[in-house]
Amino acid sequence: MTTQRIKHILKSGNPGDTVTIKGWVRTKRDSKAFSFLDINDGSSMTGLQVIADAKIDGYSDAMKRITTGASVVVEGTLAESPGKGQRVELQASGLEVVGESDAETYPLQKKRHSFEFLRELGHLRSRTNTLGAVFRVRNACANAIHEFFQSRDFLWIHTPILTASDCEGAGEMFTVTSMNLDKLPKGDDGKVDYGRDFFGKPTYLTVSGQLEAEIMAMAFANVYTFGPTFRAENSNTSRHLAEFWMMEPEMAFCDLEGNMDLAEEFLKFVFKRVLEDCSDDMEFFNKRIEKTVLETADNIINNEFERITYTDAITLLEKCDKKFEYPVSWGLDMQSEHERYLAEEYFKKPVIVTDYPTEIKAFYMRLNDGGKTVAAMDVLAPRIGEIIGGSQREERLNVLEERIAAAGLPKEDYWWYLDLRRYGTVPHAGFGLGFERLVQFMTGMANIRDVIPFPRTPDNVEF
RNA sequence: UCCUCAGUAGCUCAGUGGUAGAGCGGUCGACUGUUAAUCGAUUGGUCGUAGGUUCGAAUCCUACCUGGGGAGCCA
Repeated sequence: MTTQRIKHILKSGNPGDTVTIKGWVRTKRDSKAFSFLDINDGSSMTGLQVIADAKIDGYSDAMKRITTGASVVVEGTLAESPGKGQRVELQASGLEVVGESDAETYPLQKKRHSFEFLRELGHLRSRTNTLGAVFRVRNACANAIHEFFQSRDFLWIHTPILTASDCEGAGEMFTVTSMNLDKLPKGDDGKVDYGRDFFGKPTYLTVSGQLEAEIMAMAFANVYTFGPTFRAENSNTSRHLAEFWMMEPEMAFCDLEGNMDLAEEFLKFVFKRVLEDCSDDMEFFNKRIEKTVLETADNIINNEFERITYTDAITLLEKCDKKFEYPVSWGLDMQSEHERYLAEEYFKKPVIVTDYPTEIKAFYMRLNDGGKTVAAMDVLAPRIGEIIGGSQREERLNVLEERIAAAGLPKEDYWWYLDLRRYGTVPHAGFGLGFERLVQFMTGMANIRDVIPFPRTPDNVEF
């Protein structure tokens, strides 16, 4: 007899089947002649109801030791359940308490806890309904990402976590060093001598794998990165983490149009796959967390994304009746209120805004004819705003050199990036997506700290 | 980092100058094919920390700490 996961029992177990389950007790309800146990093994939202008859061996001893949170192994026979709420239940023939859980100190109750409280219980909160559902969806989401790209012959490439280049100037970086901070080697000028550090130069945790992804795309055509990323910004919001996961596809022989097509296909695929893989969890989110979750998913899957240029979007915003807190004017970056208006109220579906003013975008984005705009794209989604940001990259050597100079960046740091334009350059494009924000978007979870198992934020590295 | 709100029992909260409360949880008991079970009893507090005002502070003032929401930065 092998152990079975509860989700399979719930789906396809038949009365009469002999099964063994291993999991944790969510609740226990005693009756005179028997007890009801709700056992969850993390494989599904719903647990399996166990009926432990008082006549089974060691019943009274086991019942004394079984409390909420205890770990148990139960063997028995499945039976049709006369009660409401489940198709089958497990009539136990054997009950083993593996680990007790002191009811007086175990902090999780059957009742709903606040997410703030659960964050203090990073080691226990995954045993709750909501966080359990979150991490199953997160897993399904990661799996769908790989499935999407692998089926299209994209190579998953592993870009470095340690880097010496502040590649995009994309925010504050964490310094990595093996030097003794109490005895830093100093040069004649009194400054820290990084020449004596591990790598011989200042080194940081990566803020993006994009530039390295471009290198790999110039060999494999289609690649994607999916890994951890770090930002040392002192950001205290429900949308920021110091350590988060980012996914970035990069495609050679691809322009902005192809980039937009891929982004749209990608989101549709991932939403669809997660709805299939985690239907119970998604229904739970829709019912208990955010009542528009399924509607949003449906909206993503079944609508063609609207495509509009930045210039047209600004004209539209200027003409509309809506009063905005921040000004709308060509040349200014759009605020999240503007983005949300476009996606939520005006178009009522995802919107891809393209061709932003050159001044407000990064140096590597391809300069459009006339030079006023670059081939950038942001995918704006209802309820969350920007979910994807990307661009066609500048593949022309002379133009890129000018852009680097205009940005005030040291050309010599980008020698290899420029080499890609010297040797077999091709039009290419890609985008980036914050993985936790995608999970947030899907589940309706309000705070990003609740969609990653162990969130790292300013002043918080517990667990 | 800035603005703003909050911190009282294990949890969620009420109490706004005069004897520290409720619901839930825990414990004990009753009842029950239960499923947020129900009913009764009971347990449980350095009112975030440190100062100050006052005859008297959970309550008013100051500073700090922690958390939430918003903004900026961004993914």
